[in-house]
Amino acid sequence: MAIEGRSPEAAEAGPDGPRLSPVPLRAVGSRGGAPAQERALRARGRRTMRRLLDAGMTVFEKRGYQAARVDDIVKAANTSHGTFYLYFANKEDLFRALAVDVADEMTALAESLGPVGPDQDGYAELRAWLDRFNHLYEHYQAVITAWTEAATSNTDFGRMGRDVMARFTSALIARIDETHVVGVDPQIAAVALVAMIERFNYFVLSRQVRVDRKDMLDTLATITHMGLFGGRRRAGRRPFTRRG
Amino acid sequence: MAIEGRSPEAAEAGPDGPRLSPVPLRAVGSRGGAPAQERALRARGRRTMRRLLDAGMTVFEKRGYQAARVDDIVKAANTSHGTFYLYFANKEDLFRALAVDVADEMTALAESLGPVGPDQDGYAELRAWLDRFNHLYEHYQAVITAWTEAATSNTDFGRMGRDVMARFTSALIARIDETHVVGVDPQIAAVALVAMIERFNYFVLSRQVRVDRKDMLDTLATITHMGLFGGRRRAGRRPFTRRG
Amino acid sequence: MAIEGRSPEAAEAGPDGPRLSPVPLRAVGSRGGAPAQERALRARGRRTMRRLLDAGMTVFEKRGYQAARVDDIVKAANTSHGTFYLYFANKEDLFRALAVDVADEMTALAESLGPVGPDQDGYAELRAWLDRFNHLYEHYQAVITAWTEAATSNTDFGRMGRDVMARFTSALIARIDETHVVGVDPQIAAVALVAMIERFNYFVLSRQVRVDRKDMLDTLATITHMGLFGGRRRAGRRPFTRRG
Amino acid sequence: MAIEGRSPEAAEAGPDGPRLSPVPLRAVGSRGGAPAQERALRARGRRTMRRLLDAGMTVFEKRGYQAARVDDIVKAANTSHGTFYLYFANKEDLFRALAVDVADEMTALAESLGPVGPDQDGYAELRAWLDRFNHLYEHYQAVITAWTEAATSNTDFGRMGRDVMARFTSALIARIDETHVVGVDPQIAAVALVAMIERFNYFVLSRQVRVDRKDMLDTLATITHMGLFGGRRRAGRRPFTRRG
DNA sequence: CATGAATGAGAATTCATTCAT
DNA sequence: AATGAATGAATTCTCATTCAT
Repeated sequence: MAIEGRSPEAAEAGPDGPRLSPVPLRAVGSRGGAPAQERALRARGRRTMRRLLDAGMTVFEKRGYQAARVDDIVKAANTSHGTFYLYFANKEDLFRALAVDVADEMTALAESLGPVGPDQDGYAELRAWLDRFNHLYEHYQAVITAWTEAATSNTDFGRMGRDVMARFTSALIARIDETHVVGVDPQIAAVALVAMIERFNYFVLSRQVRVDRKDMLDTLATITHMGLFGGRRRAGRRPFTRRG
Repeated sequence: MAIEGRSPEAAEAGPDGPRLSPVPLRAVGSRGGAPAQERALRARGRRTMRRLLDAGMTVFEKRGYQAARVDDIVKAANTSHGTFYLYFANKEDLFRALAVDVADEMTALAESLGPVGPDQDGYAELRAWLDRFNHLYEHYQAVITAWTEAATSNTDFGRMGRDVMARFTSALIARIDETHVVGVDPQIAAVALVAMIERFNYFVLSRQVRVDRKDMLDTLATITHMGLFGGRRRAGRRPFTRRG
Repeated sequence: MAIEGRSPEAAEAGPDGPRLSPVPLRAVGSRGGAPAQERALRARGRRTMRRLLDAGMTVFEKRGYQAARVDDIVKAANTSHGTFYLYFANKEDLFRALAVDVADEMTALAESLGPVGPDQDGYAELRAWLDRFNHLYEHYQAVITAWTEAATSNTDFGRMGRDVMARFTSALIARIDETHVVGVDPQIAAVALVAMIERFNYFVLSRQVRVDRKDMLDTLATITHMGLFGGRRRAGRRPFTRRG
Repeated sequence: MAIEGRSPEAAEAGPDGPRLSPVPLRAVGSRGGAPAQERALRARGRRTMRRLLDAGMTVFEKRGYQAARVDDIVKAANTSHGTFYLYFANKEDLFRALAVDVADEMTALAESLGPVGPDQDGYAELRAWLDRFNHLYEHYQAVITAWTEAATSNTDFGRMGRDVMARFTSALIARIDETHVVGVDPQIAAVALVAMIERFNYFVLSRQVRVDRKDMLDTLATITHMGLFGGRRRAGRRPFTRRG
């Protein structure tokens, strides 16, 4: 029976409903870029910087990192070129300011995964964690995508992205009860499942695949639960919306 | 026990060894770009085009699609700008020439997955298929990565990448014995597992994660086998090389 | 013998010792820039203006006039852009404020050359004058160098620099006892020697050439004395420190 | 009498007349800038590069190094921005290309000074040398001035300028007959006289001072001859044009 | 076929100067 | 009187694409 008892609605009440541990969105960019850190910003300055950061997020999302023009960002932020360079050394600097904070939030999220047993409670914990991940991913998709774009390069970005990935893997591994292992090295399996989680979210959020959010989360939770935590398969359950 | 009986060495004999269904590498770019198709190419012309295509692959791999410059390609091909435009309308055109053929090969590969039962033979089939996929991915990484880069956009590329992905999913679904389902919608699970496969290969090939190729393939095969094809977990098996 | 009798120490007592006619350093900038002259400055205002002038001198010295940025000056003065334009119309205006006073001091110095006879007293007079010049040059090097930079242009600066130069030449000419002439037009020779004096000081102070200050002054005094004032060569004298 | 016997006209026959050792003007820029050196230039390319170098010389002369815009150079060379960067990495690179060759020519000139005795032949040698120097200076004034502008900085330019200066000094020193010394260290005196020669030429060529070319050369030659080579003063000679 | 050369639109960046508080 | 913030014109540099030989 297991899963029937869980109440997904308790963990989430729709895209914007209450969450188990609410993610403090848009706390991002608090530190600002290089030039901004040499000056003491007043209220107005901080507001402008915020506008630029938000604009950056928007533009990166729409155009991708590479294609984004400083001009686009400046226009979206309703300010001038000169002003941009008052706060950031260049596009990369703005991106870094965003990325650093996204990395922090992601790390915090990664470490928020509690103990996961093979039972229904374990499933619920995992499911809620994935739900929070999905929300974060949705908000910071632009940054995360750009990470991937840049991950190959040996710049900071690459490292940053890799670090976050590693932390997710570690979080899962730390929670594994080794007795439940499936016949695969749990460390490697954890990498596989993080890959799965990341990419599925990407596919769905970038509209490359049309799957219902809930269905995605259920599927990811089930596979991960079974794959790493000894979760049992629950035959006969077919409550899913079929995709068109 | 099951797996012990299989002979991975039969399915692969090292990076360059014989394969079950040899991938016709470098048949790629056979059609060429727009300008080239309006002319009848002689031997020398075809050789030049090939140099440009190869150079493109190299440069895209090193720099990524967006960052690649026509100049880089031209230099790598040991030819001139003028010549480039004799064969391709622009960078995108060259990329398309590469991508079309990669897509064909990928599709062929996707459809080469035979019946997969819950037994050891099914596992072997899956494992061999993943092995072939890994080889292809390795060769065409540049193109595949660029697909991802562009997948969001509504250009041809995006569509192409999405199509290939869809075919992989379909291939898996077509082989599922629906009775063995895990408590998740197999269609959605298939998407999840394709996501896992793609991204794990990406992580490994782009050196973001250090996992042995064999270990990766075993893990992917096991998880997929269990997740979609009723494969049984084989307790106690721990034959894996731990990563450093 | 002549020179042996002179007492260079009487004319100077080391880099910071007493001088025959002490140079009123830092009386410079007394008039201020255009905007400052339209207002009555209180003590605080005058202090700020001074900080800006000093900063200007420093920055011009380090960077040169052209390369100096208002931002550099403002930072060096520990004040803001807004404040800068409260006192000066622009960089040129600040420079002019400095230059006018430097020109005055230079002119005063030029005219302070007393009668120069062919004897040892004449030599001493010349030597002391050159010593004073060197001190002034050291202090106002930035301005003088910038004059040179700008001398070609037909701006005020150019004129100012040329005027100062002309005054030096006149001062020498006025002191020449025409009977002692060397076979060259004393007016032209005077130009040559002013050129020599200026450039040698420049070379030494800008570290382009490593010559001891005293040696430089002795040499310049001797050559000028001989060249224009009938000074006799004094054989056998080799009291100089050889440069490394 | 001495000098009367000399024939300045033998050494020069007006600004463009025959010279003792003709200076190969405009052999400059032969090596080109960084980007040009990576490519094999054809005739057309070399012509364009030459146009750019000549334009650079012109513009630097008119505006000075700092104030010169790449745009000015491009316009003067009748070509495009893009083309400029095909041959030079930037303004500095073009300048360096000019400067390197000017330095070479200057060095060659410096070393072309033959033995200088205290007699009239020695004077003639010196006079001819100064004449050649003046011609070179006239042609390359822009570069030389910019050297001075940049000499303070620790860039290549500075070093280059200093080197050339040092070579001139060495050339003079090498020719000094030490017995004829004037009571000053000949090494230091040589520096003084090089300073004089350089700056006088500068004053005259930049029109800061109106002195006839011939008069300048006679004066410089006389002072140098006397100062370093035991040349005798020749009383009563007053053949000079007075300046207005 | 091949290629070196040329082009110019577009993107990034700097910096003097003005503005609002 | 002081200052942080904003501005935008001017400048440098890049790079896809076309041209002439």
